[in-house]
Amino acid sequence: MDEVTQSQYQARATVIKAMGHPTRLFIVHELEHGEQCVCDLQAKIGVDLSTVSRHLAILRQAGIIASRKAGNQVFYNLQCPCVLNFFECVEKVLETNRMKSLTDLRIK
Amino acid sequence: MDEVTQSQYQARATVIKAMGHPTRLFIVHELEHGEQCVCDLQAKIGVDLSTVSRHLAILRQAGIIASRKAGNQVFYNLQCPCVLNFFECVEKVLETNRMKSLTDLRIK
DNA sequence: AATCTATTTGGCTATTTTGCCAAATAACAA
DNA sequence: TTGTTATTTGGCAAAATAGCCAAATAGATT
Repeated sequence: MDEVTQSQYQARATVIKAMGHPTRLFIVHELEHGEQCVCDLQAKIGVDLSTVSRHLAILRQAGIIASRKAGNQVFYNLQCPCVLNFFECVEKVLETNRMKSLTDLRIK
Repeated sequence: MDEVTQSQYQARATVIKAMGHPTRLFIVHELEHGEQCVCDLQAKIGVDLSTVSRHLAILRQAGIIASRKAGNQVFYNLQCPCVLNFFECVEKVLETNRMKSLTDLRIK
């Protein structure tokens, strides 16, 4: 893989990797219907507030979400809603996995 | 986040995380037009063969690719081609990032 | 100014991931 | 059987990630 291709795939992987964590994926899903502040997200997720803030920073740096300051709180929203399309395919993969483990049992 | 939701997002994240690595993303893209054996992929990627094998195992365990043995070689192909749809959105995110860094410069 | 709330950042530890080498395994060929 | 090719696995060290607490910052309120 030449250097250009490598850095191209590195950039692409950074975007995908940002979504490759349960909490961050949950956040993306939560933002489907509009912006939410950090404290609301924290209440729904249930980990330390600083941890939520770090996850949000990763998503923001990847370009998946954007932030807006309002008073002393910060609201996050989806920068590119197309990432919601990932869910459909992921469910398809998981469904295929379930089917396969069933038939694999039958074969044995 | 309750236990059920947690494990649901854990499963989804595993699928996405499998694609969140430059080499593995490259592999997925390579398989767009049909199956390839490990040695061919290794030649294109240029890292150790054992490393390629490990990446393939991660993609297979996630249900993204499937393997077929033919003689002494193993061919891999996309189990769920819908994962190719990710690329379009990822490019959109990267393009938005490029636009944003330009306008951010202008503002400063 | 002093205080309170919301969020981010520094610093630390535990865990996971990555990639290499060497060894094991599997299938084919001599 | 012996050797050769293709692939996987064990084991290790370096690097990256995740999550917590405490401290810092920013904006509102008293």
